[in-house]
Amino acid sequence: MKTKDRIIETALRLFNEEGEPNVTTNHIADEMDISPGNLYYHFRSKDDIIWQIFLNYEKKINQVLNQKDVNYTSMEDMWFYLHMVFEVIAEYRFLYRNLIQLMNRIEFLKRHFRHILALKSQTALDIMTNLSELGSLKTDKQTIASLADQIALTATFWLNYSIAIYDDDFDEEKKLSHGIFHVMRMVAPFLTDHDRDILDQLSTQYL
Amino acid sequence: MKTKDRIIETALRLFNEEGEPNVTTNHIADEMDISPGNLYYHFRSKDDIIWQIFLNYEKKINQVLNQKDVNYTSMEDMWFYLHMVFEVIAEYRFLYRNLIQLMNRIEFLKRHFRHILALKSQTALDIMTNLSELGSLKTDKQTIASLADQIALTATFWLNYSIAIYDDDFDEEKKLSHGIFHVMRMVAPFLTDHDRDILDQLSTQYL
DNA sequence: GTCTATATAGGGATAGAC
DNA sequence: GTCTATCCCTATATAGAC
Repeated sequence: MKTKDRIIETALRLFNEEGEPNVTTNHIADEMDISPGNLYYHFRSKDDIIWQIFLNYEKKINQVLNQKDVNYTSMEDMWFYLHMVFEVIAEYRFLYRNLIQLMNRIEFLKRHFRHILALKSQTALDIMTNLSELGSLKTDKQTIASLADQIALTATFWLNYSIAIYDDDFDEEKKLSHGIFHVMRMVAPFLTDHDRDILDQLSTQYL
Repeated sequence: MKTKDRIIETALRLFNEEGEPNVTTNHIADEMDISPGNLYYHFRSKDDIIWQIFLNYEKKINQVLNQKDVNYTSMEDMWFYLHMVFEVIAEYRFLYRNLIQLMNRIEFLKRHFRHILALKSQTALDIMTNLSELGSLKTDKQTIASLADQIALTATFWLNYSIAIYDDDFDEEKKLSHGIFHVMRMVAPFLTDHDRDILDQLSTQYL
């Protein structure tokens, strides 16, 4: 494994564990047993490292959001889809933890992240609309739009909310499942009895 | 006005405008045309300033959340109540913008903030339950609990979400109204026709 | 209470040898 | 590619005069 990739990997891990503002370039180098000078041979700045990590994140999340071949018609599909989204978010959670600050500091990141958020919102809307047309979702267009917004907001800040309200040693996996469960409960009231039953089953299975 | 209070006031304004991590004690002193030494005569550290500001915030938000004398029975009451909550949040928005980092850095703040979040959640639940008993809200207990959770999350992160997705010059007042509107739309599907009409009227009035 | 001057520390980043 | 050494800068915080 190349040093450059190891830096990316180590930085991501430390950022997630300690929070990006608390991790210096020296920490990263220390953790890898290389010199700070070596680190700066591979990256021109700390923000450059963050930017490279972001590009990896962007690639992964776009893969998930652009799976146009899959039609989300069942509750299982929905659950699986949400799981994929939340998983990518969790893998790059340091971005979400200091979102506003990072966006202010790195102009490119701001633009790209906004684009991703818009895409998330749109994808949620597409899925909801699809479910509505299939008869699984019983409600008007305005409520569907509102739900899609709400889902995007929740996906974006669920981890922060979890950290804010729960004890710190709260299990990461459980936080994810809770987030998905939370989103599902937002949608549940508008489902047909049949689909809601399936959802309840899935819930007991995962919680 | 005493210097100590002026420091509190100036620091709050700068924190909100520039973000707490971007505001140094020197900036605050500069802005007030006093010396850094003077500032440190009044406060033992930067975190001490933040802590004092937080105490002011805590006082205000508790006043709003503990208004036990008022019964929220009408849509107008609800709207007004949300407006008060969102207004206090906006006034101390720097706390919300770097919530996780501040909680990690200042142990007391973590404990107190968690308490406030729990109180917010509980208050939302109380109001929803009240509306349900009065017949304004037509849904089951689980959905009500879910709604209350959702409202607490939205109130906490709405401003961050707005900043993340909209242009930076987006009007602060509008952001607030949008947040309230957003929360109301979450509740709307479960209201009686009569109350939903009132809500729609309020919406057109404020947006 | 307020100032000037300064201590202290740490982080980002570079130069130059190997 | 990697290291050592170091520079530069900025931030928090203190000492001591006024």
